[in-house]
Amino acid sequence: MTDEKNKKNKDFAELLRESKLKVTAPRLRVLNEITQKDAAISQPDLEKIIGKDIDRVTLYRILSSFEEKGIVHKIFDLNGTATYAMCTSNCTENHHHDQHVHFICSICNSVYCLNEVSLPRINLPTRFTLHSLAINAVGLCSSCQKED
Amino acid sequence: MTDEKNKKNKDFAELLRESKLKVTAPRLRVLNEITQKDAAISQPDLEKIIGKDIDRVTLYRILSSFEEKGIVHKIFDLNGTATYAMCTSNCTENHHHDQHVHFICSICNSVYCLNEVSLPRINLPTRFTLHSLAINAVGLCSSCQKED
DNA sequence: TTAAGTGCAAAATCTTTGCAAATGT
DNA sequence: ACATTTGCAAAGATTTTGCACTTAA
Repeated sequence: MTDEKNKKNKDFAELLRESKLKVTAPRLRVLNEITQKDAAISQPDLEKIIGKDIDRVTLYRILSSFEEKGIVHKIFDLNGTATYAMCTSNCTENHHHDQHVHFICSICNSVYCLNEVSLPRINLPTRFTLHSLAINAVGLCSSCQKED
Repeated sequence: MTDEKNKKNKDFAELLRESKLKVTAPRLRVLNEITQKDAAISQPDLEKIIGKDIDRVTLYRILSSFEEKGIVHKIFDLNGTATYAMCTSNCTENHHHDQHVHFICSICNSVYCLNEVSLPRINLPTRFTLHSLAINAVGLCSSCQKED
């Protein structure tokens, strides 16, 4: 995977411009926080970290515009809370293409995107037409294994 | 799959007794509604159907006790809304064993449990320990295919 | 009889909407 | 300049909590 392949490594201002979003401080801040950790981050956690630097409503709007533009994708953790992670570069507006397996730790609830794991083939009954697969592997992450 | 294998076909009063829950009218009503349709049903949809026969708070409590006792399991649809479907008989209190593929229609958002589809094998990086897989196949259900 | 379950009111959260002020291009 | 974006206030929706009344066993 080249640097270009993953939006994580792009220049954030450039990324916003490409998505036809204005380059604003709150947006840059959110991009910074999302890429800070290896795991996907939820809106509540972002809110905790960002504190009152950014209004809660603005955060909602930033996240949904990022999702719409294909900058981040949403993964639901085990509690059904949405978490956000950067998309890979083949996502565009309203069209997410970055199918990959997600790992969710059943203890700390962290969500990881596993781009290196290959997607399995699934045979559906003929009454269904398959468009995409959302696969969540649930188990223990490395830090939670140690503490068992 | 025998009739015994699926809680759908059990006597509801018996099912509640086995789970050490009292047999009450609201609980029987909820079980009836959940098994009415082929697809899983959300709390909001249940609420619409049941109307004011059952208090909203009671519905919340019934659903979470059912989930805890392994009577139903929760699947998140594409909007992150929890939907509920009957478990198979190998689920017990606090221990859900009915791993199976779910199908979610991207148009009508219906969630189906596909017990007949076999689970794939996934190879995770060694830093993760796999406990279970949650697989959502997304696409078109038979009714939504026709209308395309 | 009595522990469990229900319904109602109210609190606590979470999410959306409307609009005036601020900001990026 | 002008369309976007932000922040604040307020509305709306969802979920939880507390408690008195009811009901199943």
